[in-house]
Amino acid sequence: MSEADKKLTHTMADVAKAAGVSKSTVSRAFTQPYRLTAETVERIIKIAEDFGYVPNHTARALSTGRHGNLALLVSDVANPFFPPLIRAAQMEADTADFCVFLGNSDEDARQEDKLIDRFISQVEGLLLVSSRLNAERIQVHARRRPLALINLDVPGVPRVLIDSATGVRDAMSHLADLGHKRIAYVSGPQNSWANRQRRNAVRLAARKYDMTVEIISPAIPSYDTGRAVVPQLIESKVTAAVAFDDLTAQGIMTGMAERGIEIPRHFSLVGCDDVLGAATYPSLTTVSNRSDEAGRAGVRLLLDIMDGRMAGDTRLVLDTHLVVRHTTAPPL
Amino acid sequence: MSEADKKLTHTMADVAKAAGVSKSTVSRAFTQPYRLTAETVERIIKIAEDFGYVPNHTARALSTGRHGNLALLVSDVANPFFPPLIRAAQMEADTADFCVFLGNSDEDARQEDKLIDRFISQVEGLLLVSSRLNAERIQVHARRRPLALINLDVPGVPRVLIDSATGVRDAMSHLADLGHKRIAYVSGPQNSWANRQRRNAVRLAARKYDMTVEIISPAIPSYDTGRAVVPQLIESKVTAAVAFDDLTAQGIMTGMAERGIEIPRHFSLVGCDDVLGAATYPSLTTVSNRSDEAGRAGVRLLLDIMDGRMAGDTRLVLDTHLVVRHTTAPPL
DNA sequence: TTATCTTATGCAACCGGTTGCATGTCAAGA
DNA sequence: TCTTGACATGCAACCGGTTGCATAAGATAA
Repeated sequence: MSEADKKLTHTMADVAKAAGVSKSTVSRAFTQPYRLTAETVERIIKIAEDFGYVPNHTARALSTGRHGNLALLVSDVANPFFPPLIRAAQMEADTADFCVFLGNSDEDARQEDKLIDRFISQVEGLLLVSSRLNAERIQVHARRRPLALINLDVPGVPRVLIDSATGVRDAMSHLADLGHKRIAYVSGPQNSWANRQRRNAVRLAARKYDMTVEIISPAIPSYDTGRAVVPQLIESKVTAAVAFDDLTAQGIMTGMAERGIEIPRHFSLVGCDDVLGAATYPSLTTVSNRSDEAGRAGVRLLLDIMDGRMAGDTRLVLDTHLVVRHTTAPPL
Repeated sequence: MSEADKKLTHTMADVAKAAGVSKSTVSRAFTQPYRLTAETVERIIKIAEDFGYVPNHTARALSTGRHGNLALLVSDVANPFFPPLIRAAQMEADTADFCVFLGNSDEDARQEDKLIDRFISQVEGLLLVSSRLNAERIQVHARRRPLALINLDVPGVPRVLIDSATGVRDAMSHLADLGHKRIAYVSGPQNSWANRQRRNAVRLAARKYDMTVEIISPAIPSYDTGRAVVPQLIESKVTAAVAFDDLTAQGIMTGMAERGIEIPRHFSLVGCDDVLGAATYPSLTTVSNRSDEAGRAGVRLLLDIMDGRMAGDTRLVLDTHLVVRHTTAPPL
């Protein structure tokens, strides 16, 4: 073994030689151990471990056509919506012994196309999250490799969708139960599918519970936007608000605190996306987004498709629910 | 060409046959066209395009050993410290036409080893961020592939370090100026390089400014940890605390608020890493982390080493500074 | 005891490129 | 005209695994 010791990286042939068997046997020890004597397998594994031998992914991929890699493309890694999703997707892939490529499209369709081209020859499947590509491009790529989407609804392409409407309905019901009659919805981007979905859910529920709704439409959702919107909220005399996302809600909390208005005693507030955990004071009541579950489900869906265990046009909808914490209370 | 038309995917041999040349010539048409007649190259390229032929990444990697891939391993994707770093690293790699594998070690050395083994045969370099591996393991891996570290100081291994000591010193000086005499350091993971560095900076500065320091050592830094630690802080009668990270600091803010202790009037608090922006109330005074710059620098360092443009034991230190916001004030 | 079936393992081709060396051609120099 | 060298291209080995088929040994049945 003194000679083997010197090598930085060993091949199957090295292990085979040391074990006194052929390459094929070593290969089988890893891929079809049941075909070998338990004793042989054991000996080979032992030697492989001593050598620190790990089968070469590339060589394996070349002969089998299976790379054991997935590509995960997101629009912005640093947007707090994504990290839990990425984490969950990564770990789910890991349990199936897949490696994942991460791509950051930077909200740019061209960049996304470029990354897909770069990944495609070394992955068995693609998972696109909040893709900016149009349906046509998506379908082109889907024809080349198994492909799944998260947060984009393209017919014929397997996809996981997060239905925030259900959670927003819960929130409205919760506010109605507490006795609120006049509420505000602090809107997100006008062209956002999620925003339309949430706003409509608010409107519908308001009608059902006989509440009035004030729609406040700042340009971009952010912490600063939330702070800036507080005077309008006060002026409109509403007793509660549903914000497009948690960041906006957090801004509203600050704005209220700065004016000495106590949440939830004087004002009730609900966020969306649950990206802050319980990390505000008081902790924010919000609509879960389940982005981690979406990530997990996306990977599983993709793996299922790759194995042909699932139809190609599966449409998986995750509903959301209200996470009641401490920013809602009956109106004064 | 009617026969070629039928194939889904073409190989170099197909193109060679159609062009009436050998495989080698086709290969050279793509990799060293200057060695061939312009006319030959042109003919081959034309046919390749007609066929929709694209060289197989895997086969190429097998023979050249160049995959054009990097591995990025972090301890927890969802920890807000990492996403900006990941994003920056990914985009930096992208400009050099590299794909990046993302691994999540989940703060577990064994998992990290496993992921490295899985990646190693298909990457040209490894970038480990806040690795939990010991120096010995790191060196073993570094011998197998070019490897760079972020946030871990192993002699002989190229590394990018974020020197939070400079920022922590600033923080201590700031607290001393305000008149604090007894402060606490709420510790992070015991085996974390950053934690040791911060703790030592606190101790040294305390000696310099003649302050007493209470070290509080919870198991894992998190929001909940911060909340849980508040009783100890109160009991120890300190007037200010420096927390290992912003999450912990945020937890402390909540814990204090729950007990009616106002920050900064009754208690001053400094975080580390600046991952929350101004999004707490009151907004958190903290030490900047520059994690995005670290990510970018790490990738560049790794690429430089791979090209042999840089010595193997480069040690790049990024210093930090204090961002004063609104959680520090003179003691009562 | 011999014929037959199992089972464990080896042989060698193959996946699709790259590359060192060999060969053949043509033009410039002697 | 013959040599020499530059240059374009081909041959075949190689990267490190996988896998269909062959073989030999042991187990079982006749």
